[in-house]
This record gives sequence, C-alpha cells and structure tokens, in this order.
Amino acid sequence: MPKAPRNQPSQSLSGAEWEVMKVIWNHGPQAARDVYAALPDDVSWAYKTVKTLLSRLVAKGALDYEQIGNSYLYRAAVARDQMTRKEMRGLFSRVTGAALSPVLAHFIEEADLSDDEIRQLKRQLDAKRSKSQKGKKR
Amino acid sequence: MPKAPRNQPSQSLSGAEWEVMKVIWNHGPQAARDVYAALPDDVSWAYKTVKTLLSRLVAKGALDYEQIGNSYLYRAAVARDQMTRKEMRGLFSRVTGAALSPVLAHFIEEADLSDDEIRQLKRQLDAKRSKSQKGKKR
DNA sequence: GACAATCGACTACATCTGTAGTCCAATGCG
DNA sequence: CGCATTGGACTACAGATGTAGTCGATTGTC
Repeated sequence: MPKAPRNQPSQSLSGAEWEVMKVIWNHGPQAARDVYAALPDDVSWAYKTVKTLLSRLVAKGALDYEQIGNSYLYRAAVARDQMTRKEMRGLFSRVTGAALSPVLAHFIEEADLSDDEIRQLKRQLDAKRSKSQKGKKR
Repeated sequence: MPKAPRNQPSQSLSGAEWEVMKVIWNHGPQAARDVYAALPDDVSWAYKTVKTLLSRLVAKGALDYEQIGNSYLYRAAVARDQMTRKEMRGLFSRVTGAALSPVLAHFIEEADLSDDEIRQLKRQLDAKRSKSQKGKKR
C-alpha cells in the first residue's frame, strides 16, 4: 500500500514543483521516468532534477508513492484545486490593500472559459449582488 | 536628484518586500524609520530588517531614493498595478492548465465586492463570451 | 567640543529553490 | 553468472529570502 506521508498536509509549491505536479495531475500516477518524459518541451531538466523534485514533493506531502517492482509510482496526494486556491490566496494576501476585483478581472481575462462557465460565474455574481450590502469601494 | 537605478526595471518581489512596498505605495515617499513605523502590527521586524529590505528593493529597481540630510527618502520606482499584474501573470502561468473556473468561483464567493465591481466583472464576462463565439463578431 | 544616537554599507546565516551529481543496490541482458 | 543500466538515497552548491547584526561616519545635544 501507499506509503503513509506523516507530513504536513502540504505547504506551498515552488514553480518547478508545480510543473511536476501538473504532469501527475494531468496524466495520473506516474513513475519518475514517465514524469520526466511527459514534461513540456520548454522544460528541459536533467532526469535527476525531476527525481529531486519528486522527492521534495513527497516530503512536502503533495505526492505519495507506491513501490512497484524496483521503482516508485508517484501519485498526487493533494487536489489541484486545493493547491490552486492556496496559491491564489497567497497572492491575495501578498497584494492585499489592492482591490481584489482587478485581480479577479485579470484572471477572467486570461482564463479560457467556456460559455457555460461564463454563465455560471455571472449567475454567481448576481446572487452576490442581491445579497450585498451598501459596499463602498475599497 | 534621485539616484539613477541602472538596474533591471524590476524583477518580482518577495512576500516581505511586498509588505514594504505597500507602505510606500500607501503613504508615499518615506524614510526608513517611517516605513518601519508604518508597518502593520502583525509584521514585527527589527528596524534593521526593514533597512535590508529597502536596500534590496533599491537593488531590484523597485524603489529609488533621494538623500535628505543624512538619510534617504525612499520612493516607489514602479507602479503598484504593474507589480500586481506581474504577480498575477506569474501565478497564472504557474497554474495554467487547471480549470480556473471553479477557482474563480471560489474567490468570487469570498471576495468583498461592491455592486459596481460586480457590474464591471459581469460586463467583462459578457465581452469574453461574445469574443469566444467565433462566428459572431459585433 | 565630547559623546550618544542614527544612518547607510556591509556581513551573517539558516532555509528554500533550481539544478544537478555521487554512490550503492537491484535488475535485465547476454 | 557478470556487467552495464536504472532506481532511489544522499550530497552539492549557488542564488533568493527572511531576519538580523557589526562598523565606521555623521549629527544632534549639552
């Protein structure tokens, strides 16, 4: 069975670590070799670098692994959404004081949203408005 | 006149550096002592720490200074919006590939938005939708 | 004019990150 | 069976970051 990670549920990930996690989130559990192979072309790390990152991710509790034969099968131990939210919260708190809305605007602008998602978000904004108080800007 | 910073326009800021920049963006040009005094209560650094951060910010080109008497008056050399955007772009590129919509929904839920801001975001979503419908150009 | 308080420059040092490399054991190949 | 290969554990090392401290010059205070 998978190694029990007695680590903190998970701290935040560095840029390189995110790159590795994305491979695992996208393709499911992978051996180090496969993660290495699946990395985007613009990421050109030595295999050993990938190994290091995988180990650090296990130490952080973001991955766990299962021994298959002589090698490990790494699997995500945290949800991608959870991590994304954590990052966004971190960004918000770092820039706090700035209005939040421009930040949201930025992501809406950049995000690749389907019509459905757009409708959904609009509904949500409506719901919020009706519930909202006499909010003054900033 | 202000020292000319022959540095890169500006790299990205660390969390602690952001804290210092926020003081200067909020209160305008300040001496180190004043930045120190103006930091939020939950930030309890030694004065020397603030000095270190100010120097690093100058080195990064995020601040410049003017000598007034025997001390420096630090002033922002980059706009807050510019920096905020940079952070957002960084985060965005780090997490790309994820479905952002659930995450956006989460933050819309938590954000304290004014009616005005809500209207604005909705307009933006509309604009996005019409743009994504390839056949249909207004 | 002597001295304490301050200033900025420089130094310190533990972590975290990016980016590998070394070493030994297990495996696969011939 | 013996060796080249591959895997994981551990080590390496420079740059960024958090968090200060030391030192010599300057200045404000009697």
